[in-house]
Amino acid sequence: MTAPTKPPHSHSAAPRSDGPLGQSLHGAVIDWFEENARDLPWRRPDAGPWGVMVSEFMLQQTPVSRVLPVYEQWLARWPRPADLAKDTPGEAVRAWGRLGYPRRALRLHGAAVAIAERHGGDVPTDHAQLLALPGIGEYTAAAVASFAYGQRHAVLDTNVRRVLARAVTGVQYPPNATTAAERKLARALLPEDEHTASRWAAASMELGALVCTAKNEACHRCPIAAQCAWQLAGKPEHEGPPRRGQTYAGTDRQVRGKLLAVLRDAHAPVPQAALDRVWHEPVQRARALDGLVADGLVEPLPDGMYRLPAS
DNA sequence: TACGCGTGGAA
DNA sequence: TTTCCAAGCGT
Repeated sequence: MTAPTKPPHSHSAAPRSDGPLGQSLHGAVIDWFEENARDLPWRRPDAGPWGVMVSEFMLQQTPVSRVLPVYEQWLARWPRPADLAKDTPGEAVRAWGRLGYPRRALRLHGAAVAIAERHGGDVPTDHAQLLALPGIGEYTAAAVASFAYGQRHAVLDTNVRRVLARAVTGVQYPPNATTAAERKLARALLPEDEHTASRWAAASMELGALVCTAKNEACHRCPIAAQCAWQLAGKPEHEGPPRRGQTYAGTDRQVRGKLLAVLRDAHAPVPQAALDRVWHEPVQRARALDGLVADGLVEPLPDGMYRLPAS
């Protein structure tokens, strides 16, 4: 990546009516962001709302470094929602490659169809309309509204949750699932001014991604270390039950991944025997394939062959 | 609310 | 090698 983006406006002129705690954080974090923000393609002015939306789908649980090349290919191939809507869901799944969670590709295709049919081909600006699209939940609706349209929303992703847990609550990690208390805190900290609020959303997220990381946090580079409740408390370690880990080897997910990889790489329908080769245990193999069909990721043909969905 | 859902890189 | 983690969503 090249030089960081420099937004044209400064936060300092914006009026604020939020509390003193927020005021002491916003300026420092936004200033830090203006100096240290990564130059990511979906942050460039020419990315547009569709580019922002595509990036948000891809970034759901997938690191930036792996999203970058697929994002570029995707936008080059389908520069507008209507372009994707005209193609098959199977092509979306194929182009998704190995980003993981391929149901996201299906949902992004479904969202493009809905945008073409219901919104005149333009990504909706309204939070509720965004939320109604497949694959868009609370976080993504707020992120698109904020990043693409500059609106004022609490954008509460895993990075922001961790920053608030440490800086405000004084604990090492947020709860496993987002709580009402976290939402309330995020709303309370949201700058009153719309432009400042959208900058704060991006800046606090970037701070969590680059400095206030889950492991090996870089407090010496943190613009709010002096005010951080966790730092001031001596950085106590997480107490309580271990945070939920993800097992993978031997699960249906692994089998599904192997099955779908065969179909992604094949550009013609595949016989059952080719799928049988990916996993030795027939019961689990059948269950995984049934699940893929049920999810709409695989289409069984009348002749016993399988392919990615053509419709 | 808790769980299922992919993948690969880093420690 | 194993474990943990990465801009969540839908049920």
